[in-house]
Amino acid sequence: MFPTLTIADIPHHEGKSVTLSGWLYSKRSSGKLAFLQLRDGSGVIQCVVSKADVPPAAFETAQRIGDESSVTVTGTVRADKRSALGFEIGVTDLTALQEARDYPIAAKEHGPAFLMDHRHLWMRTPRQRAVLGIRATLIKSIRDYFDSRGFTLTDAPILTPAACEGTSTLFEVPYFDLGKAFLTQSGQLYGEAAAMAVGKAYVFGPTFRAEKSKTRRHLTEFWMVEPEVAFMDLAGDMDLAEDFIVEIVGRVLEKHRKEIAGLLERDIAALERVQKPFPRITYTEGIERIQQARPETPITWGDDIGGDEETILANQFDRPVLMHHFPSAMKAFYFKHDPTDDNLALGVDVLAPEGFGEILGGGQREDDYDTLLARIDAHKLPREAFGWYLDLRKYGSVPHAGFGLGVERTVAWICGLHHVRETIPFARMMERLTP
RNA sequence: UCCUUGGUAGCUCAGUUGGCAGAGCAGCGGACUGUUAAUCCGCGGGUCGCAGGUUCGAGUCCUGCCCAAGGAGCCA
Repeated sequence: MFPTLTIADIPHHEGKSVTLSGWLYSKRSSGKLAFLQLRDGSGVIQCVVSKADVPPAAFETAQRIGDESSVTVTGTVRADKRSALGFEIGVTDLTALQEARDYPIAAKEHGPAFLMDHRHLWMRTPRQRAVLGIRATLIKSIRDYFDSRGFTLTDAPILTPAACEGTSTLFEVPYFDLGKAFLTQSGQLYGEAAAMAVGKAYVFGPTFRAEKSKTRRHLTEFWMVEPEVAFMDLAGDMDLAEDFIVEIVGRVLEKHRKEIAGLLERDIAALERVQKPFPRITYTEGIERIQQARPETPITWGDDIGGDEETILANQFDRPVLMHHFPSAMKAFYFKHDPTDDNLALGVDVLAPEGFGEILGGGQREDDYDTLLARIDAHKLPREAFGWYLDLRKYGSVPHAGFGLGVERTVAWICGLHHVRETIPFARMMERLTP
């Protein structure tokens, strides 16, 4: 029987004798005294082993064991100002479950390649543990947001018959006698079908992109949440995106304020400013703003807004900015075009502040059968693959809209992390399939 | 796929004009009863990414390849 007490609960047990199990995070020792930093996933506490207070074998164990050895410690909880937690354990006994040697990760500087090679161990460090916890809270906040507002979770398949958008490169897998299947790059089209069934739907799952993207904002496998709502236009979609982001950032901040400000040393004020209303600009206004801010490198209407341009725009505001009405040529076939200007698509992107880039993209979908069919032909997509999708426009079509939010980019923004590889337990990237 | 910068001890890096392979940290042994990246003494540790080439001699110069980091394109 192992103790159920965790380090996080220690402040409620002052003066009592407790037993804790965990891992040796670090150790300093002198001749008759050893300071063990014990880690159990809920926190870290200093355990003081005095030679006079423990059996000789326990003291020898304390002197001998290396970092990340698994141990069970018994001792008295006492308040101590010198401890970071405010408490420490005066150890009366200690046993090692397994004695570790030569733990590769030191409390020193390491390069990203080394850390990613040791991701299975790196995730034990307090900083990484905090990021994983924040990711978990963000995902719960996302689910709670939709679950409490009448949305129904409608999981989309991961194995799909064809490209959803026909653009990105897809991962191929053999599929019995049916030939090839592909890993999904978006659940959106299925989300649209679900919205026609349940009204408000959301898809939440992993997504795969086989593009050879090698940047700090890209993973080949990432998680995306994609709400889709029947009877919603672009304006409603933007309101939803704004309300959603305010809510989920607020929830994470509420629970993890100390870790974000302390361990992650992130500017909390920047997150506190994430309040309604967000600035809203059209793509056209965005291009004008970039031209003014950076006259030396011309940009013209119709150009893509790349990473540098996103940062220029984001830096002009103190909170996320909604950019909408993009050139229709830039967007996928399913976007509804502006009824007053066919060159514009009713899409919206959200750029996170401080150069963290695009975290959300969405818009109003084309709901007219003939228009959508013509669009599929114009994009040279196989009609037969979209038969079921076209059906949605044949049987009770309604205006509808939705968006996709990238979980990893959102975590990177909230945590102030430079690279998305730290925001997922085990990152999959172009050059990395292990651990 | 393209561009840039890298690859030297377990880790982070230095290595001059081509002339004996180095430091800090980690590890191991020892000392120390209040340490916070403890301190002090001692010790071990190398396929200089790989394969060729030039040279009396290559970590250093040349060619090819592999790998990594950052960026571009594409995207969330």
